[in-house]
Amino acid sequence: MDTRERILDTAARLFYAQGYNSTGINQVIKEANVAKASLYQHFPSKEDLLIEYLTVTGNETEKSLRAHIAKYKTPKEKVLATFDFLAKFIKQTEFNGCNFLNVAAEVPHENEKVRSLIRKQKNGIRALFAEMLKPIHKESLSDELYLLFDAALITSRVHRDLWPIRTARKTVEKLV
Amino acid sequence: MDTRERILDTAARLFYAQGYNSTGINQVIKEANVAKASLYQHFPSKEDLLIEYLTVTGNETEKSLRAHIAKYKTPKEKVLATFDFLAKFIKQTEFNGCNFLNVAAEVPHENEKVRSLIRKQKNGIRALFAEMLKPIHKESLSDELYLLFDAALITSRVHRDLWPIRTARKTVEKLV
Amino acid sequence: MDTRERILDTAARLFYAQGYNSTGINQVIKEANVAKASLYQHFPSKEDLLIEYLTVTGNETEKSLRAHIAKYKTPKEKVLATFDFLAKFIKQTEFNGCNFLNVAAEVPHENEKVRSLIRKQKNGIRALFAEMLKPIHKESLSDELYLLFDAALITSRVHRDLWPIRTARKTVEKLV
Amino acid sequence: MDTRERILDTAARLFYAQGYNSTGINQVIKEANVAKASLYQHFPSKEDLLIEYLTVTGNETEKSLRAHIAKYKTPKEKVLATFDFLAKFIKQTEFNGCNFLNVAAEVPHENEKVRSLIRKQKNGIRALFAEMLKPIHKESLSDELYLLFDAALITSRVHRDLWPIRTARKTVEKLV
DNA sequence: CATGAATGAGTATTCATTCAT
DNA sequence: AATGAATGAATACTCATTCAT
Repeated sequence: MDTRERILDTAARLFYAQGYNSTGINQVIKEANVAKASLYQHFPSKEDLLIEYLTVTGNETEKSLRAHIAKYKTPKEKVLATFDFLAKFIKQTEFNGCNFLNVAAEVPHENEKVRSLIRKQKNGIRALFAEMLKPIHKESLSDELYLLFDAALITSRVHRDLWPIRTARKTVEKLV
Repeated sequence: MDTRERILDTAARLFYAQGYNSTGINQVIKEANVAKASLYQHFPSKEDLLIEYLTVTGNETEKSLRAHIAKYKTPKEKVLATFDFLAKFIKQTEFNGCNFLNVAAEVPHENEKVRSLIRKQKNGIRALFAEMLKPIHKESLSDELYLLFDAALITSRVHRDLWPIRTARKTVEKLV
Repeated sequence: MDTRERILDTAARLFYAQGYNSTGINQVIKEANVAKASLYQHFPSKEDLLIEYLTVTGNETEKSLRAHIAKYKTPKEKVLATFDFLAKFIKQTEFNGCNFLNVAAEVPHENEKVRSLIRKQKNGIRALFAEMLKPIHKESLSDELYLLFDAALITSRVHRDLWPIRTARKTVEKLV
Repeated sequence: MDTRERILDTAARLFYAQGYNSTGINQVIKEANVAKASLYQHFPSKEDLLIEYLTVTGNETEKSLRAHIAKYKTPKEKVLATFDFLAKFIKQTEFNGCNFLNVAAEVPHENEKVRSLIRKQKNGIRALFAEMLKPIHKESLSDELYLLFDAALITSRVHRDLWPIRTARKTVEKLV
């Protein structure tokens, strides 16, 4: 694995596990086994590293979510599969909530660069729901599902339990 | 206003506006106009200040929410009033999401003291919904409403807009 | 026990156990169960408390040492009894070296007030040895014994063992 | 002189002159003319700086002591030369006792890392005496001489005078 | 392209002491 | 005589970033 990739992977892991502010540059370079100046060569600032982390994981998440729902046929099945995808994600022992929402709580709200990136990713989820619901002409439900999606993510972290995902799924079944 | 109150008010304002980690003790004492050692006389550590902030604002929020819904009669009206309360809260120019969920994203997951406080507050909301729904024997809906409640809070912050609260309200109307 | 005495006893215990610099005024007042201003009423500064501690324990030590050697008749017996007294003192589980020599290592050498107090106490020991040796006209040995006395104290602390006191006693037997 | 050396030299000088606890990191960096973070790059904590100081000065002291006694032939001459070495050391205007014994009085007794380092250095002196005395089969005297060695160091500091070293030397002459 | 020593501004916390009540 | 809140200066330590090699 090359230097840049090693830095990014390490940063991604640590940012998610410990939070962005709590992860120091020194820990990243130590665990990635690179020199300090190498990191700054590839990422001019810690924020650039954050932005790249958000972009990459955002794309990866959407990609695997799309791959997962592709296995299902009807819109309702696809929608429910989205929440099963979530359940699988939450069951990981290293589950620590949504990387985007976590970062949102850590960066100052003046930071439009990062905040718009977060919005962009969330809008992708909204669009994905709309896409799924289009065949049955229920696009108007997409934002309601998106709310339940984020709710499931955030509250399962707070309560350290799976019940919120089951609750969200129950509501979804009623709605669609 | 006495010293302790001035410290707590200032800390509450800054923790909410900038986040807990991004707010230094130095800024708190400067804006509260107290000496550093005075702060530590009242709050042995920054974490104690955080805990007091969460406890106080949690109690205040629940109190004013209860006062707000008391004006309504039927369970459905009460439930919808909860989301109107939220809308009013979100409309503040200084709105910055839910203080509890923000802190949850900032403190390490080892910090059981703080995390249990957050869970406790959220369980208060769940219990409040159950209480409202009891007369019409729909307590089973309480967690679904709670999810929409937190969803409205978190996503309206991310998108810096009121639409999530309207969306959540729409779902609630369907459910109850 | 009255306030002043309670303060002094607590300070004495803590200064000896933890060192002078490592013992804060706050710990003293807390463990002595007195108000901060009460301490400053009785002892205008921490240094005054130190001086009183040294004076009192110095007097007490000399008194009990004199009481111990009074039981013995011949000069040689008395001298050896001095080292047995030391052994008993060192055997205490709370043994932490010589309170005077410990303080000597902690206060800056500009502090003549404290340093002269330490010298004064040590000169008392030298004089006591001379007194013991006078009947057999061996006063000239007094400083040699005093050196072995302090050596036994300091090295038994460093090595956390009793062998230095036995070694010192062996030398003393040869000398007298 | 490079940074690390400048830090260590300054710390050594200040630790010896003022004591370990009374010397702040800020004073060290100011007098060494380095940035705070530079110090922490080289020495992860103040205690690491202390340990390095003790190790280096311990080695240097033993080396120059060995060099000094190498000039003498008979065991008795060598032993007496040890105390002359001490006299030379004590005559320095900046004499402030034994750096090891000073530190021993300052660090809490839980600090085994530092305390074992001190014991190790002192055991080196004991071994050196045994080594000198071996040719005349008087190794059994080594601990007695070691006690007088430490006694000379400590009491000459307390009394700010050379007489203790002469007294110790006198006893040594009788013993060997 | 990679290195790691150096930096200045920051962090939370503790100190002995004072002062109004 | 006793109280305890308030203080300013100090403590050890960490941060993201720069720069000469």
